[in-house]
Amino acid sequence: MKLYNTLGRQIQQFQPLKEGEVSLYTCGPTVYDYAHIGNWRSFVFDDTLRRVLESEGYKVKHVMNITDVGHLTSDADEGRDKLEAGAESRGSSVWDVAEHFIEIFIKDSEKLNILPPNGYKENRSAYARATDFIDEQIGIVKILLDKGFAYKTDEAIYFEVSKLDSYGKLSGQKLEDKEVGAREDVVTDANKRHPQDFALWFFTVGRFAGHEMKWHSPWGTGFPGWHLECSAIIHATLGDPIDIHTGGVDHIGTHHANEMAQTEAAFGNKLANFWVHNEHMLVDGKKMSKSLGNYITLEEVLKRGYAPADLRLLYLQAHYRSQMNFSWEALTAASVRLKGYRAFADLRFQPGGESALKNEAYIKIQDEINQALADDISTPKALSLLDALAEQAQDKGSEREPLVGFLKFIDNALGLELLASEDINTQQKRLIHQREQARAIKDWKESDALREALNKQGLDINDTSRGPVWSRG
RNA sequence: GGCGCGUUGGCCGAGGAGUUAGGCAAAGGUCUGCAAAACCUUUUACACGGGUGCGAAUCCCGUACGCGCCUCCA
Repeated sequence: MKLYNTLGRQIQQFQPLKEGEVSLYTCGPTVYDYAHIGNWRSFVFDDTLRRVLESEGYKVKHVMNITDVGHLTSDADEGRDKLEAGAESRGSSVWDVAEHFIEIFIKDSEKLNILPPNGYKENRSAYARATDFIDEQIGIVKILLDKGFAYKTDEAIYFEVSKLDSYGKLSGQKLEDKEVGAREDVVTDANKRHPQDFALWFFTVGRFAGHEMKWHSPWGTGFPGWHLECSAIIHATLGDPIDIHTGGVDHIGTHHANEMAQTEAAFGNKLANFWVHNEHMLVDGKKMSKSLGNYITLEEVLKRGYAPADLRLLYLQAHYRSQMNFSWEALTAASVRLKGYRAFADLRFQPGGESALKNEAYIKIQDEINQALADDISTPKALSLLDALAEQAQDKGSEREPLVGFLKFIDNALGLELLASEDINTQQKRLIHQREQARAIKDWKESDALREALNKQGLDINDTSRGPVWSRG
């Protein structure tokens, strides 16, 4: 299997640290608001990566965090904790806000058929919350202070980036260059030794005096900085180094750079061997983001009558490393395409013709799809292979068992849930049978009436040389 | 200013030196008793200017435009 590694900027042969096992970590959501479909593109990609790894035979241990504290709205002095800001605007406590949006996030994940993480806990609360790892985070701060990588001011404890030679290796950008280009309107803490130094721990003083979420630490009451949770959770759950760390491209320069720095400085370990980043979803050529207000939520997609799987297919049509432009037209196209796949899947309930597709055809395509997916998760290629096969099957019919096996493979790898549909009921089967009898005696009036009745139940009938084939309208 | 990515037919999008992506939409057609279904066909698209090749959408250089990161962000 080959994957593009941001660390090194090239496609590399994937080799896990432990034979047959993969540790995978994903930066999860900050639960202060609804996730938008750009966020979901990223999480669906993580899920697809995991599914492909599993289909390659690896046992995958997947951990995803949930940021429920410490994520500031900016690094500027007026930056506030997102959770705190969200709670204030909703008039409820931060804990309630977090709980509320965690619940929504999990529900939406289920709708999109995203497998829950399995590397921390094996249940619905399998997501690793930052607030459940406060001690671990404090532990890292302690090590970093002891080793001289961190320093304390009145407001916070900072990581001193200039103490770590490898800082910034992920983005390939030199520290000096960043400094020169720093924007003027970003106010930095006067006590920081370097503008790029980032907070490990904030004290509940000054602008954070009223912070609701706070914990005791050896240095004073406060709360952790955002980047720290990932290092702590990985260390506590999967153990560093891990095989693969994923996230959006926007994290390359700061969040991931800081995670790496913390782990390397504290534990002397690499954080991850592979860094896999997905590109953004755009709207009218611009990045979908909350600050621009051009974002679309899953809720809106569903409200407009699309299924979660339509969205999932839309994501899979583009390669994860290319920006993708969202439009309702494109989503409709995906929806129609998926309908074609469903019709293909429904062939398993129907008799195949004499030239019905046999096992060999499926084995061959399955092999090719596996190759496409193993080649840096080329889902678009995999889908076009699926199209070709579906068309053949539509034309010739299919033997049942090989089709079911193939659909199971597709569902496992792509999460499209093609096996979720059920057979039509006996009454509907009877209507189809009656229509055939009417057609045999050329009673077109009766046969058209029966077809009409079936249409009303959402079934299309296609009269083929091998008999009537139904599909869902 | 620095770092990185991109520009493909009406739309979405693969591919990436010689041969076809695919999906959606539109038009025509085939099958059919009919058909909304299915299937087939549809003027061969790769920003622009150079360069290197027998040959470039594909490699190199430049230009234009767009996007992302360097501030929170999937």
